[in-house]
Amino acid sequence: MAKKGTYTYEYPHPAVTADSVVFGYDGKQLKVLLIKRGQEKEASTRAYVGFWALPGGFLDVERDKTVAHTAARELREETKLKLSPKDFKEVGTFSHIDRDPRERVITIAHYALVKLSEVEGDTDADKAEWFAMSDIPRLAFDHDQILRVACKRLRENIFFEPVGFDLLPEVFTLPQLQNLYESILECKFDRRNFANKMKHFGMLIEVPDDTPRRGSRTPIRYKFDKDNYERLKAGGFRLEF
Amino acid sequence: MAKKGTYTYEYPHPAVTADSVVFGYDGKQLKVLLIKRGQEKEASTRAYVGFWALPGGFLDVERDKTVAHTAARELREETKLKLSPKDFKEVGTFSHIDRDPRERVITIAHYALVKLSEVEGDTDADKAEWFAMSDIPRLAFDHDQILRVACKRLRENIFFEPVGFDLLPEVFTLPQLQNLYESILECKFDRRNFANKMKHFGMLIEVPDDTPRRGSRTPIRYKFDKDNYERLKAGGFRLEF
DNA sequence: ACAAAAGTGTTAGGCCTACACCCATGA
DNA sequence: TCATGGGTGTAGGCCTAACACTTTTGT
Repeated sequence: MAKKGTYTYEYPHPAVTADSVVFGYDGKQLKVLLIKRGQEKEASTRAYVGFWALPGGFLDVERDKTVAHTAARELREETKLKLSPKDFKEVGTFSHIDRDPRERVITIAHYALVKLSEVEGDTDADKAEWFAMSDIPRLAFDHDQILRVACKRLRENIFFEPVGFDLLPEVFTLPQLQNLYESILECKFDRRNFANKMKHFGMLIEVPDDTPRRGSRTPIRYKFDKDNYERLKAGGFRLEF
Repeated sequence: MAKKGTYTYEYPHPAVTADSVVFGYDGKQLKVLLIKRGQEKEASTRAYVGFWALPGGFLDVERDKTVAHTAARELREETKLKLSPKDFKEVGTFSHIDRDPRERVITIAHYALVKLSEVEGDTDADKAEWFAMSDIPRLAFDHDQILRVACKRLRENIFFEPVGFDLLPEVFTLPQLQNLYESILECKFDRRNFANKMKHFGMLIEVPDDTPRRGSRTPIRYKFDKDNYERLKAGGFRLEF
């Protein structure tokens, strides 16, 4: 953030923040990354001390190229997770005049998807923690509302974007993918139909099996066919479930 | 807007605006309301003088309850159109650091739908003018980009919301409705299939014919079944085309 | 009577849904 | 060998898309 000092304007200006809903998936449940408020050194940022909150922070007027850059930068500073601005999808603006007790603050909410398996341990645990969607604590500000809208947006986008491939490891099995879809959409699918549809989209590449055995038949492992996905997207496709 | 004066902060704050893409439909084409820049009394708002631009303006930090209120207020001030904040759907945030040459300004873009037939003459013609989508002049700032995204959003929302009923007069004919859908989606539909689908949704009420004759067979006139629409929406429906 | 616009119904094909059995593995 | 979890194919129904002719009215 720019140096502390005195900045004057002819008209009042609001503060602008970018808050992020970071989704992860542990193979069972959809999870969200939250941070514990209260450690801030700056008196001016003290509010809802001790509450859990979405990661996020103030737009650096002089340096952040877009609010997505703010989101990426703040997430990195608060949780050590390194995401690029283009990993953030906009959820919407939350601008109610009373939403922050300190001053007028409007926030641009975003969501991002991370492969939980690849970032375990990347976050420092006394500030940031993953919470199951079914077990979210009371949140600061209007963050519960933001979270609800972000989930809704995620559910909508699942039809247009290969959400699953951002949340699962590089290589995954069909049951894992199905389970993820069921978690996000809160419903059940028929195994065969799900497999058929997924295969017909042509976005799956079978990966020759090698090592891992588990307590049953070995599932076939797949990875995401990115090239083909780009081609399909250009043609304006639509995933239906 | 709050009184001009001196407002100071410890950190730089961006200015925040709400810009609106107001769509109308004249029975033939989709149109957008633009305003001519340059009439502003305030030196501080002078930029892109003489350009056409989307209506919009600065968030009143002390009075606008949300940015949708800003959008509604500015639209009223600039074009005399009276819309309610809930008529504005959010399109997205445009926050690039260079998008305004004067200072850092981020804008929350919205779109709104109006019945052209009901607002003709409501706007004062030397500031505001309706442009066909196929004939948009060069726009100020990044407003051309905003307009493109707003159109995209409108096209997406047409599947979830009865967009047509906000753009057409109270009472309309099926050919009018079809024409509107074709304008927005830039495609053609089969007349029979379109009529069947529309009727099966159960959102149309036939209106007994009375006066209007035109150069051919008299089309059946309909109005929008709002009650039934609310019921369908609660059940999470989906319009497919 | 002719041109222009609007109304209407049917059929074939594809897609979605529902459903049951076999296979591989680990205990 | 048994329990668990994963893989696979088919048949019926529904929805979609394609299609042509008749009606009304104004000129």
